[in-house]
Amino acid sequence: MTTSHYNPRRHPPLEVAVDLVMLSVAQGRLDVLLVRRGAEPFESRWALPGGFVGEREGLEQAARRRLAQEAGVDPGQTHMEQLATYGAPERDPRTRVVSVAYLALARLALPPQAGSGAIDARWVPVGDAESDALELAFDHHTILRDGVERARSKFEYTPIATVLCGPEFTVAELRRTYEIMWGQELDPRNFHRKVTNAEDFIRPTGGTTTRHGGRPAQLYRAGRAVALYPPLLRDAHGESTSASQIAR
Amino acid sequence: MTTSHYNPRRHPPLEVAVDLVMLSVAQGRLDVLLVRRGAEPFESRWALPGGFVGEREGLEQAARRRLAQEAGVDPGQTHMEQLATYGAPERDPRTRVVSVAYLALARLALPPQAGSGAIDARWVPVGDAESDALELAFDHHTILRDGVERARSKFEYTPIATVLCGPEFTVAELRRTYEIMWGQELDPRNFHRKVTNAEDFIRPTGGTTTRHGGRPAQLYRAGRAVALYPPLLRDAHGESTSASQIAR
DNA sequence: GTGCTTATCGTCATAGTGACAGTAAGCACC
DNA sequence: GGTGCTTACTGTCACTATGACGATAAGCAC
Repeated sequence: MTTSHYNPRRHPPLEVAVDLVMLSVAQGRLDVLLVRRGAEPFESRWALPGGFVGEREGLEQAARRRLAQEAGVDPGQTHMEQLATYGAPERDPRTRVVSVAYLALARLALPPQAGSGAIDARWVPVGDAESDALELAFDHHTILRDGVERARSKFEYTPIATVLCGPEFTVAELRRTYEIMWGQELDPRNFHRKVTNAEDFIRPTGGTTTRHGGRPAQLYRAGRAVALYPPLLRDAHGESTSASQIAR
Repeated sequence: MTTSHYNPRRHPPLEVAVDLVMLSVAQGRLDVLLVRRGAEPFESRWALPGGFVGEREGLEQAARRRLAQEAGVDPGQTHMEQLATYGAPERDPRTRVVSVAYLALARLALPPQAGSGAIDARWVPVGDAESDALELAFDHHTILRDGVERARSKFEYTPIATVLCGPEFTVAELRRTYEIMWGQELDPRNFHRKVTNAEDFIRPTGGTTTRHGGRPAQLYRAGRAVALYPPLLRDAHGESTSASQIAR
């Protein structure tokens, strides 16, 4: 931050955009919202929803605007956090674009709207989106991977999984959310114990439901904890965690 | 990412800068590198080192350039990672500046260089820098707080603490690094056990040293682990961890 | 009621932790 | 060369958390 550097006119314009890794669990799948581009570059390729930041617009505000535009989700029931910023000089073939990526988690996957300029918008299983077959535009493959890893990781240490459940949910529903996010089965009995023991993770409402058959299940609401103690850990640790992904 | 939005000329120029939260432990203190501004805005106020991103320059590259300019540290022995991006519309009084903050950890705190436009550069104890007395420029107070919290947190789950030690170090030296970073005393015996049990955190070199008096201590080198298992946890969890800070 | 489902509680061996006792091995000083 | 100082390291113990899995509870269909 030097005198010369702070003279704005001396700098070439860089564009600042936001991109959204919007995740949802539905029908037993982890889905990400993708849009199909209607123009060059990467015309007709699938991409993360995103767009440029307005002049007087905060970054998160820009991301939320996109969220409202493309995803049929309730912004009130949506968790959103900044993921990372991607600014390789050549990531956009036309001009320099620095993109601030946001991770969003929401419950309802209503049919999405193809926003302006997009010719399609769909919830796509993360497995498909991450496969090489799809070849997302720009560096969106990397952004998506980082976003998914961040979400998986946050499931361990925070109670965000509850935003992917309804306002009232059973332990089994919460467990299935974890199973879908982590792509691994969890022991129902141990999960039940950990989730009910973790400090103020979930609170019983008093009600019960039989919507999955079998013995009636207690209904719970999200508690007030912002961090899980003790945390719920994945098997993992021997796995794909690369150094750069460990951002806490 | 729509047609209209991807036409660069239709957008007002936003400036993109990088800011550096450069931390170091020296003389038993956790220090952050600050520069004193030589020009408006915030003239003569202390700020994090930073600067605008060059047209063909990657974000991390820009941050590393600043690191080399202002801090007398060996880039090879420096850990650097992206922290977060700050883009509130009014964070710079003159024009819109979106700043990508980087966290850097380095071992040697040589006397820093006041870069171009800065009239001074100093290693300042983090406690002083975080106190309201100093009133850092822009939103640098927030960035600093986020950076310090990230560093403290990464000490729990990754072996980065070793970059703040020499190439060979004793368990006690590593422990003091943790104590300084976390601002809390750790039981030497338990710390020793945990650190030597954690998978490939540190490896004995075979040598010993008596540089701190007493019984000769084993010397260690950093192992190859990228994540600590099991992790070293702070007391914390009941503490200042706000929801937004829990980014893993 | 029988048999199906799912929910929930209990048990047990094992791993990790904080607190802290005890031992090892240098050095300074006499 | 021993005494006492320092710091390094090993060990113990009670407690908590965990994975694996057995057992029981409580609905529904027939």
